[in-house]
Parts: sequence; C-alpha cells; structure tokens
Amino acid sequence: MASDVGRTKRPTMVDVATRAGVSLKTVSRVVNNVPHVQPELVERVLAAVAELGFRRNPSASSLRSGQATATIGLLIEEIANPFYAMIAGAAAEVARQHDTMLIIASSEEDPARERQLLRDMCARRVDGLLVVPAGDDHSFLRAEVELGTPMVFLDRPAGGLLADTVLLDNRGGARAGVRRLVEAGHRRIGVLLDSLSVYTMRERLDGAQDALAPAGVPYDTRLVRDGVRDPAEAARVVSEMLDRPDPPTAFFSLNNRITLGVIEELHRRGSDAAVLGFDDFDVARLVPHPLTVIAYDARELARTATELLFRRIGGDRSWPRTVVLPTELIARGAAPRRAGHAP
Amino acid sequence: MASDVGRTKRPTMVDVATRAGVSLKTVSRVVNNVPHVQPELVERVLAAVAELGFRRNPSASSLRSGQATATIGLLIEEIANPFYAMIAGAAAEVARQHDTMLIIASSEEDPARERQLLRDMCARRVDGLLVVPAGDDHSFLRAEVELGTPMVFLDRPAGGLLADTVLLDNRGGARAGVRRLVEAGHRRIGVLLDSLSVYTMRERLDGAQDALAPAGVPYDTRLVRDGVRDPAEAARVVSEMLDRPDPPTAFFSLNNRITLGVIEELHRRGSDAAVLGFDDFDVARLVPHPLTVIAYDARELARTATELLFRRIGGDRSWPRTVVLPTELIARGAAPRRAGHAP
DNA sequence: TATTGCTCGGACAACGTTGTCACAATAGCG
DNA sequence: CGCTATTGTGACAACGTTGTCCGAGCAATA
Repeated sequence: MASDVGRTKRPTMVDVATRAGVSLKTVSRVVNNVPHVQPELVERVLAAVAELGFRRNPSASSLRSGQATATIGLLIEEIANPFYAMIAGAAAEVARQHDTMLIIASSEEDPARERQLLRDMCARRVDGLLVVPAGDDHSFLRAEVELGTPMVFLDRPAGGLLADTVLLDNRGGARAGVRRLVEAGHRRIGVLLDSLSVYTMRERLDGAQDALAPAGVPYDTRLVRDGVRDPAEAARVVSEMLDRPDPPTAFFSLNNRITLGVIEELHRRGSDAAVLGFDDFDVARLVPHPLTVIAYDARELARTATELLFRRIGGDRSWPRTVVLPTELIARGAAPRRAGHAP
Repeated sequence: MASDVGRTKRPTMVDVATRAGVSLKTVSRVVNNVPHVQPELVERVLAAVAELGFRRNPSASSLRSGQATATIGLLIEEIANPFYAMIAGAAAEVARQHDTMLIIASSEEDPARERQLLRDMCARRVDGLLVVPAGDDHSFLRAEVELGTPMVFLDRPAGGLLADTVLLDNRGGARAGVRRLVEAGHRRIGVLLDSLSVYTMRERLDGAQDALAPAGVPYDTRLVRDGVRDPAEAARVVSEMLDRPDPPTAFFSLNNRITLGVIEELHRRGSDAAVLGFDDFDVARLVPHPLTVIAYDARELARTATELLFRRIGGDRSWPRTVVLPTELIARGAAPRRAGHAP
C-alpha cells in the first residue's frame, strides 16, 4: 500500500531487496558481483534494480568500505589553455580505461589556490592526484602522501616533496634548437619569455645558454626579455629589438603564444629573421614565416603520468621515479625565402 | 596511551572532540559554522583541527545530510578540443565562484557512453549537470530531473526532455554570412561540413539555404559535401571542386578544422576564392588568405549555462527556458588581393 | 541414515557525519 | 527569590552501504 508513496526519494538497496524478495545483503552481493549467489536470485535482483532504477550511493559505499571513490584529481593551471586541454584529454582517456572519473581543477597559477584545491581533492578521497605544480612548496602534501593518496607531478617538479614526476626535456630541447640557430650563423638572438618564476621557462633559458657558451656567442641580457605575457606584448618587444642599432637576426620564443606575436610582427615588417619557438601548435605550418619549433608530445606526457599514477593506485610501492620525455626539432611555416642574415 | 597508536588513519571529528575536550556535536557545529558556540570552544576546536590536520569526510557528510556534494558535472564531447576546453574553462570559473568542483567527462560522441557517464555522475549526487548532448534521446534523464538534479544543456538541445538550454544562433549566423557572400556576387558556393548527424551542422546548413533562396541562387547539392572530417580531407574536396568545369567562387566551411584545410588548399593553388568559416580561431588573423568568420563567444555560452544551472541549484523552479546567443561576422586573414571572381 | 563439508542467505554492527531533541546553565522578569 | 526564556551543549539515532559471522540448506560419503 504505502510502498509506492513518496516517489521523491532514490531507491536504496533495501527497496531493491524488498522488491526482489531477498535480503539486503544478497542485493549487496549481486551489486558487487560477489560470486556464489544463486543465478535465479541474481536475476531477480537485477530485475528489481532495473525496475526501480536503483544506483548505488557512492557516498555510503566509500564511507563504509573506506576505499576507492573511482575518481582521480587533476590540477592544472588553466583548462582553457590548449596545452592543458591536451593534458586533460589524455589523462581522461587513461582514466576511462580504468573506469575512473576525472576531476579537473585550475589553480590559475596561484599557490594558495593550488593548496586549497589539492587539500579539497584529498578530502574528497580521490584515489590519486595528478598535479602540474603552480607553487614551489608542496611539503604540505606529505601527510596526504603518507595517508596513502598517490600523486604524480607532471611538467614541473614538486617542491619539497619526494614524488613521482614526469617532465619534458625543456633544457635539452632549447639547447638543440639554439644550437641549430648558432650553427646557421646567428650571433644575436632575441629571447622572449613569459616569466622566469616558472620552472619550465628557467630550464629553457638555461638550455639556450648551454648552446651559446660553447659556440663563443656572448649572452647579451639586453636581448633577453622577461614578462612577455601575450602576443601583442611579444610583437612590441620584437619591434623594439629590431629598431636597435644591431638588431637580432633570430628570435627564440619560449612559448607558443609569444611565437605568434613574434611572427606577426616579423611578417608585418617583412623581416626575414629566423624564428625558433618552444611548443608546436596546430596551425604552425600555415603561418606566413619560416619557423622551427621545439615540439613535444603533451599527450604522451599526460599518458605517462596517468599510467604511473594508476600503477601506484594499483599498489606499486617502489621508489618514486622521475621520467623525462624527449623533445623534437621541427621546421614549420612558409618555406624560407632565402636565408640571408644581416652582416 | 593507545591514543597515538596507528597514525595511519585520518583523524575524525571524534578525534578532534577528544583533543579539544568537547563533544562530537560541538566539533560538528564549529566545522559547519553554526552560530551560538562559545568563542572559547570554537578556538579550542579550531586549534585541534589544525593540529590533527582534520578534514571533514564529504562521503559521510553528504550521506548523512543527503544534500550537496559541492560538485557539478560537465559532459562534453572531447576535452582536448579547444572549443570544449574553452567551455570547460568558463564553466570551471563560474563553478569556482560558487565554491564548487567541476567533474568533466567526455562522451567521445558516443550516445551509449554519454548515457553511462550521465548516470554515473547522477549516482555521485552531483548538484547539477551541464550537458553538451551527443545522443538525441535524453528521456532517460527524466527520472533524475524529477529526483531533483538540475540540468542545463548547451550548444545543442536535449532530445525528448524539457530542460534549460543555451544555444548559439547557428542558423542566423550562417544566414548572415552566406547572405554577405551572395551580396558580393557569389553564385556558386562550395559548402563543406563534418556531419549532418550533428545538430549544429544541420542548423548551419539550413541557415545557408535560408540565404540562398531569396537571392535566387540555386541550391546545388554537388557543391555540398558532407563527411569532411579533417583539414586534409577538406583540402582534397576543395581541390576537387575547383577542378570542376564551373568551380565555386566561394567556400563556406562549417567548422574551423575544415576552414584550415580549405585555406591551405586555396593558398597552395594561389586561388582567390572567398572563404566564409563558422568558428573563429586564435590564429585566424595570421592565415595567408582573406577570410570571413562567423564568430561567437564560447565562454559566454558556458558562462550563461553555468549561471543558469546555479540558479536552479539555488532553488529557481521556474519554467525551463531556452537562451540563444548571437553570432558575429568578422573579416580576418590577409587583406584581399582584389576581389575578382570568375565570370 | 548419520555425519561431514560446503554453499549461500541473513542479522548485525560499523563507517563519519549531522539532525533531533532534551537538558544544563545563564539571564530576565515579576 | 523563584519562575520562565534563552542560549549553549551533548546523547542518540540515522543516512546507505559493506564486512563479519553464524547458521540453514544441501550434497557427498561412510
């Protein structure tokens, strides 16, 4: 009589049990695929589950069992950035293969926010955490790690915490790219970068210096410009450098947003300065200027990190490891008009 | 004595209560900011919380209170796609303003997977759901909606379900763009699109037809090509159309991936056919060919939808509404060389 | 047929939190 | 000074699920 009153609440296992005429525990067993339940009962339970539209309450489940929420967290800087979008896509794909949901949170480069978000995700009992660090102190996570939440850092190393890390060979890539510029005869190379406070930028700049020194090319700080936030700013800086008495014959841009601005300005002026850019981008081959990019596989970066994370979740207790993925030099853009450099 | 044994478990409110010398309930009150607790006790509890590193277990919390997990779900097609990345970014931003986490799941255009993911997110008791539909039947969500999970659909309408929806004016945008082509004298316009099974593509094609008919331009099905999946395929189709006896003098590309291929091929051939593309993209102004794009604000789309969702979560029970956001025509790319069309 | 061994169902408690209710302590009033 | 309001605190149960344990049922064997 009263059984169908109050259609407002979600069905529970008790409802299913009543409907199927079995005990609560039997429903639990069926739902959790525990073997040795009579096939006939299994069928009755499944029928009841379907009829009532029952779905297990994961809060109750993970509260009782104390384990697994089938969720991993990904902390990045900004999801709208294509680089992180690719990271997220690859991580989601691997997560899916493990029947796991992915929670994505953006730190917006703010260490305080990063801290809060990471704590929040831990409080949600995620099974594991993928982190592109924003701050440089992650010792506050040590307690969580000891409590058993596996973590893998990617793209940048963690600060003050021994943990699995997957990085790109920023330094080696920059070194190889700049070496090629130097070998092509360039001796004045303008370098534009976003912010030296970011690990990857420092590595890339170090790589550039690595390549300059052995070739006897002086490191001219007037040709290195920090704080270039967007394409417009990059264009301005390029313009300014080209107006100097001895303008650069080549530019090294440390990320792809900057590369766009550099190319735009060079194209506008009809300059034939060489451009080397860190980060490939999908329309690179369409740009109206010859361009060499230091490319890497962001998806592979995320895939490697996520697989490592799942190994940890699966119980791998070996010593934390650091993986460094290679970069690759690729020539892109319009064919060079003819590489003639200023004297 | 035994109180500090087993440092392996997370501290609970009971631990905090013991430490602070108050009752469990008082801890709960402090943690939940319930007023009328003696300031001194609040302080003691907070101190204990800090010392033990306590964080509330959200599983237990939401199990008991039956409400709010401070999480919303976003279902999209593929997170690595820049369009969806922007959607996700804007949604995450609004979610953050509401102290809410965002779970992102990708349907990969698979209705079965969409269904499973949506159910899964509902089972997780998300506070609300943002959905870019992949399938065309969402009646299976009716039960969830009635159970009180608010949902907002965006970019495409839901099938078989009355729900809040935020769309772009695909049809109007396409109409305006094609009208401009027609007014410029084009009478043979090649149309390239991804798949007619997608709502937005159908709308855009309809919009194109809307513009052709009143101008007396015949709708030539030989100039409409479905199933153009990637830039390479688009380039092939363009090449083929240009080799016809009466080649198109303009192309309308229904998404930006196609636009890239179209432009690449036109540029390669040195053709000056006009290009109209749906979707703006960040390097559009760099492309070596004049180009008009039908642009829209994807972030605004997501923002509107997410804000609507939070209004629902906040208790707005008004009749479901549909919002249509405008598009805009923008001229991009290299300046036209001189618009001379074939006779 | 009695005994053993094995399978499988069900009663019960527990996970960590919060809502309900009742009680203690204090203040306000006649 | 005793009575009621008001405020602050705690005992208890409950959320929905799962682990433990016991015992009923049944087949195989002596």
